[in-house]
Amino acid sequence: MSEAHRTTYRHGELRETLVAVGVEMARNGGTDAVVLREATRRAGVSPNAAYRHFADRQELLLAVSAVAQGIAADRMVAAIAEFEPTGDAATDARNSLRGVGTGYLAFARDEPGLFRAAFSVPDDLANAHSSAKAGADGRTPFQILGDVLDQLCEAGVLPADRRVGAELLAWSSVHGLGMLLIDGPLRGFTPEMAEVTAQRLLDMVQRGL
Amino acid sequence: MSEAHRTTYRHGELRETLVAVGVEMARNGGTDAVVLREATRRAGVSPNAAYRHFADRQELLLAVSAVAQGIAADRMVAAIAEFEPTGDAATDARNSLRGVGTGYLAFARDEPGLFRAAFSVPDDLANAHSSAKAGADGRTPFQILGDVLDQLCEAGVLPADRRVGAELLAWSSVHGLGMLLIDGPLRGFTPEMAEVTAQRLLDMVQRGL
DNA sequence: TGTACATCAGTGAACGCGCGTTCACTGATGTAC
DNA sequence: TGTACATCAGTGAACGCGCGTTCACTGATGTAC
Repeated sequence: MSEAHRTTYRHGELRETLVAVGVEMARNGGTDAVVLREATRRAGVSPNAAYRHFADRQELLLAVSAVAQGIAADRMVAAIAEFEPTGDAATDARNSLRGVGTGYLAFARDEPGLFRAAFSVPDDLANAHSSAKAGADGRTPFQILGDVLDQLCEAGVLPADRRVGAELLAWSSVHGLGMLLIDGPLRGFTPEMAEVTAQRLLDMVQRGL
Repeated sequence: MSEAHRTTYRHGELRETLVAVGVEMARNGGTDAVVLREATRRAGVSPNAAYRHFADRQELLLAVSAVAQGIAADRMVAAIAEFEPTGDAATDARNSLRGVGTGYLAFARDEPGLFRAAFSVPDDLANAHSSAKAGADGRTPFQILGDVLDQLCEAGVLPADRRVGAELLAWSSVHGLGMLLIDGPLRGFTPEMAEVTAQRLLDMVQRGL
């Protein structure tokens, strides 16, 4: 990853290295901690070399954000997978929705820096579908949530007329709790308090959707 | 507010001026835009004069955040007041809850910088009750929400066993939408889309609480 | 197969910038006698 | 009432810092003939 001693003139994977190093910087401190010069330093390259691969710092930031979103997606998929299939479509769909929320909040708790880099960067919804932001299975966090909501519809748990835009409602709720816990007034919450609140929030979302 | 030409040696209201000027800076750009040196410049004072009133930049930031929270509180109270009393306690309570959410989101939309300064600053729940963060009627945003939830309880709309911690659930939802709209992937939303989403979100919260 | 050459990923040095904070100080104010 | 004096809100100059970005360049690579 960091490659301070290089023997070849060409680096070979500078772009990938800068992004990887940027992700590590985002891990502690979020977007603000992604410093172009520091990234090139860690990559063992002169500061301006970065400009062969990114127009400016913002472009590096977007790449880092995309990776962070992919990690979030993986976390959500893993949380969904923790529920054993019950055979009942309605229960399974509800469990999956809970998994989505739990995974998202676990990501916020365990990787606050990456969480901020992933979801607090200027970027519009259209781009949220770009494959660059997907996890290992090729889906973005937004798509994972959408698939689960479809599942809820098919199982008859979510009325079809409430399906459209439901992503935004569920997303807002968990995103808000995540932000309040890592950057906001709920900073001082213990993990236990945070977990209780998270589960109650997911109850509310399930009832309210 | 900004007082570039002073005749007296003593400023007299430097602390107040620095906070006011800090609020203006936060208005465009949030916390990051609150720059100590720039604040003293606008106050017509040397850079180090600020250290007579604040231990460091962080302390100025907290004061600015408190003011921003007060403004948010006023906005929420105003939104509640827009509903005519119906005479039915349950309806009135529900309307008030809607007012709280609408006011909070209106504040996020109209004053994104202050919104971030108010609610994205390191600060714990205990301090959230301090009077410094209250609006004109002396209540903090958190207290206003709490009062409305009490009202819902008394009107029999909200079961008592769901009352505890309900603030956090409602708050998370609207806070999340606010953040997604101003700093996140929903940045590109038109005011109309944002408004529709906000009202649907508030429907969800009301059902789900 | 050998060679000339275009390409373009890197270098090295410098730019302008403004920040937060500390130091030793000055001079207006209000109070005690 | 007048004066000496303590207080402390300001000043002026400097500190170390590191950033993003641009300039003119060098030299390894891969390809066309």
